[in-house]
Amino acid sequence: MLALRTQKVARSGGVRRIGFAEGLQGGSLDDLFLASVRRSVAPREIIVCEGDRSDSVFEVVEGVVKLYKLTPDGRRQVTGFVYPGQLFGLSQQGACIYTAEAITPVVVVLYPRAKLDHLAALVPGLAQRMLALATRELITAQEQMLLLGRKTAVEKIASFIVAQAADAVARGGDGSSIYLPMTRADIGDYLGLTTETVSRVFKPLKTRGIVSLRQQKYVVIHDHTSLINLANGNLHGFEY
Amino acid sequence: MLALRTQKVARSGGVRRIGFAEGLQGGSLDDLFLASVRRSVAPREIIVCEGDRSDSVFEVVEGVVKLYKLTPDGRRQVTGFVYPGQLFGLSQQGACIYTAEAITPVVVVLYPRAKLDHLAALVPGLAQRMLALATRELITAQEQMLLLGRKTAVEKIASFIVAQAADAVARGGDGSSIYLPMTRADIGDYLGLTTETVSRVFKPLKTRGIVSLRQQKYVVIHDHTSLINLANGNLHGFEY
DNA sequence: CGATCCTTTGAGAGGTCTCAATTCGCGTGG
DNA sequence: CCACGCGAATTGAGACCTCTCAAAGGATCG
Repeated sequence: MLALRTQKVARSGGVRRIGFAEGLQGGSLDDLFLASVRRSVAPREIIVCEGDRSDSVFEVVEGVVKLYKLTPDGRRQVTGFVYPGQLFGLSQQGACIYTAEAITPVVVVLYPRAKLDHLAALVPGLAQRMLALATRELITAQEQMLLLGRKTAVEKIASFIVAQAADAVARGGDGSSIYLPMTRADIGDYLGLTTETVSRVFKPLKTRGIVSLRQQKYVVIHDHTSLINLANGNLHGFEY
Repeated sequence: MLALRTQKVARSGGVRRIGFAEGLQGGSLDDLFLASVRRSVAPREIIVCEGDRSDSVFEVVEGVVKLYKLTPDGRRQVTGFVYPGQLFGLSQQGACIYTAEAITPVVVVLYPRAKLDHLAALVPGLAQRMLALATRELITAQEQMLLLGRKTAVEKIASFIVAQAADAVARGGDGSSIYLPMTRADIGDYLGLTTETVSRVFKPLKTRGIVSLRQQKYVVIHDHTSLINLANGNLHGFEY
């Protein structure tokens, strides 16, 4: 494993301007930022490993991270992709419950959990903000359970594209195309499919002009309505 | 829908002795308990419906509740079973994201969300407690994603039994048998399987003496080790 | 410009589903 | 107390979707 470049995060006075605690006030928040560590991670590098003891909550500042769990025999389930501004590692109690791996070059900030827990009791709004983040994650997870348990391959892929487009819009994009830095295998492991099935489903989507691919990593969305129909099981004659 | 019996929850002085806020202190908590409503629900009755506007967080006091989501064409994914002492409805923002339905006769307590949010800022530890609950739910959800996306039918059923037994122990049971008030269809919809497959997988488990069924609703566990092996994909020769 | 990894495409196997019928369990009413 | 009726559970046979295994075709990077 590569050596990591780490550095202390610069302290700013008064109202926080960075990170998930942005806008919160409280002198003791300074402690949190003083104790936080910035870390650069190369693609494919593992940030934390399932089962590791970890005393940190991570915030992605740059790049994309994938979270996954493994079965004892190596099957993999990607539980989420994390983009800048989002946290991961909240749902830990002692040991980390998933592996976090950088997909692109990534910058993360580590917040010591003990300090965070301590501050949650002191800083008004901090615990609520963390609760809100956990809640949003929970909603996503429940939607994903429906997808994994009850949707077909086509529905899964269409749902994935629609959701990624919506996320992109939420992050300030225009929703007409999405950037997918992850591999087909990652997408498959996120949707409960194999790499091959992901490819096989993409083909008719391209053939029918619903989407097109650019540079392997960009999906251009031509027919958003059809995607939503497919995502909802309205396949009326769609075959692949 | 049946008329509901509702009643105000009795106020107790000083330290809270009931509910998820047990042990917390704070005069304003009284407001929460004064505003909470106790409600009895018959089996099969729907407590809240996916998409409904709901301004409450629910605590199950008695009985078992199932939470599920539906696809537009009626496929169902059960996202969880809720037992006494657990909350649901935390992950809502405006509209409810799943349907909650009573499996057994159920008693729930409704807490007004607005009041809860307000108190979270005032009562030390309340937001953290809610965060802890959400976090535990999140861990469960991630484990379930691995199950739904990557496990076989046998692994799913074995995992389910093991997890239910562990939950039963956590609630004070002995773990040698579990009570399953839900139907095979509910179990199937929880595991991403059909009713028939659930039955078909149970048979060899009984044949091999790993479990036995009593009164349709109780699973007696004879060989916990084998179940754990099966849950982890160690099927060495297990066929059905 | 070679090497490697990723993606695509193909053919066949297999696990789970669908559809259908039977059996079982339990509450109801005679 | 027993027969009935209805929903749930089980069992069976065949279909289908996705996976597995395999090979060829691209893309990227040194």
